[in-house]
Amino acid sequence: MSNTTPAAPEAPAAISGSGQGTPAFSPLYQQIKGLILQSLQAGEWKPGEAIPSEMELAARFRVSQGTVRKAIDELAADNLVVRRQGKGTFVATHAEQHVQYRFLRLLPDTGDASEEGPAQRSIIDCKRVRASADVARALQLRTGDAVLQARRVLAFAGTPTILEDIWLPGQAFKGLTAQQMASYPGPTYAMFEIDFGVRMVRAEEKLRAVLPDTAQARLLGVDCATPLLSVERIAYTYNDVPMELRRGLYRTDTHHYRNALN
Amino acid sequence: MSNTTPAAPEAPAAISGSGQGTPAFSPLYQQIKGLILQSLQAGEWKPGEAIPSEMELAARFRVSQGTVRKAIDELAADNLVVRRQGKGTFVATHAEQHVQYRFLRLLPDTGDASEEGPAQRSIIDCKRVRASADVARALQLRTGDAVLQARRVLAFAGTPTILEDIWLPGQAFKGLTAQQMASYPGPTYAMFEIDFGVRMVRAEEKLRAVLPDTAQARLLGVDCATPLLSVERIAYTYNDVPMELRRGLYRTDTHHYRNALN
DNA sequence: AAGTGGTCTAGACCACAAC
DNA sequence: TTGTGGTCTAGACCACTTG
Repeated sequence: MSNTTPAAPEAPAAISGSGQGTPAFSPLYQQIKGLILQSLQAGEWKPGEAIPSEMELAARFRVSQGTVRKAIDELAADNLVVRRQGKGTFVATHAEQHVQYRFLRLLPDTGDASEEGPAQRSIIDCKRVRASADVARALQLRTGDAVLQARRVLAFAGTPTILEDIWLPGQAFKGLTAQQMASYPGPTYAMFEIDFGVRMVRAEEKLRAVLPDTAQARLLGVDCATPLLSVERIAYTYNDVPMELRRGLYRTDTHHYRNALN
Repeated sequence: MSNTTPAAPEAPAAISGSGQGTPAFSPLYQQIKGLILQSLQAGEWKPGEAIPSEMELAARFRVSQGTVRKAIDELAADNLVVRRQGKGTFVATHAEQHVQYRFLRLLPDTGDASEEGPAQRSIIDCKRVRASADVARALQLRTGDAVLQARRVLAFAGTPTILEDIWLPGQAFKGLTAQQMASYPGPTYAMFEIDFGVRMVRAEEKLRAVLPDTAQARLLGVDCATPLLSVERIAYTYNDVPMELRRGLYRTDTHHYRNALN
């Protein structure tokens, strides 16, 4: 099938951009990727479920299996789907992922994370508030819009290590309770998927070294002169829509933030 | 060409691992990737140069162009090679890269890095020393082996922002001088490539929040109560051989460390 | 016009998982 | 045995760069 002979009901295939300037050529597999992405966003297949086989998708979009394959290759590289030979291709999920915390880069200095086990969570606070200017900007809301704010402490092996403030858009997370945050077994992001249909696909972090205020120091069991790693994270769903702002303070006396540069 | 009918002089192709246990099946394109990697390590093509075309490599290794293509795709994904349509495939280099500092994640809080221009480097110190236990461990040397140690300050827009201590294996960097570190235009990693034939292909960083000692504070123009971001980086050449240990202190009052999580 | 990487196809066969 | 993803091939054509 050539890029200039599209057709097919399900496949708006081909057709370059109609804008001015560059003709905006887009390869077929990119267009297919976009169509699959739309289905993912629309919830046609839920997290953890299998998407149709490559042959089925090829038939649906009237392209060759190889073209579908390349589209799925990119979705897999973006961690939106997971391929399993002999079984199928599955929508990625924060639950049932062998890495417990996909976005958490804090590791113990000695041994590995599996030794210290899962974090103990203590919810300090969870309430509805109006968005301040900076929270609104981060979540692309208006100042004063309803947001959910939570504060919690994560402890490893009994030692409080992370203090987090979390802001969520009130609209999408209506009804979220402190009870829910505290009692859900597994990653919080998995709860967001299951209870609210919000799947975080990527995140950006800004790191700084800071000193805690007295309240923060007390919650982490350190004094006000102990430097802490400040981690501001914005997590995004599909389409680069921000759905969570998280400000964390990490103790780095027994742990460190690991980053791989490629 | 099937995986069970190898042959060809240049292509030890196929042939699964001879070890016990799993037959260690390895796809052809992985083997081709390994062969190209060997040529890169051996310096058959220097950084910035073009490698042979896909057709040439296909002929050399007696495989189809598509198989070579998949091998090069992975090398490009690893940033070992850069593809340029219509021109060829080139060995990646730290020079002539549009991102000035490939491994530096520190950005100014306002505006972008291009506005504040290149860093001003001040070499504080550069001498041969014997490796301490922890430096030796990081560089996979023996305690007491000769290493080169340098200390420098990077300033942006006149403000000292980064203090770095750098350790390099004495063997590979014989003859490196403070003058050379100070006067080379462009990234230090580019100088390593050109003057010493050492190309860094990836790095790992451990981040912590710390307080500086008096000497460190003085060099950065801050007081001893100012928390700083400690960044310990180990940079690797081909084959996961560590070739540099770098301990940096970053001021995060005007800059932040940015990280993307996917 | 020639050469390079980029896309797309169709078909064969392999490895893996489940029935 | 069947169906899934994974590999490999051969050939056609497109897009970009250079002479």
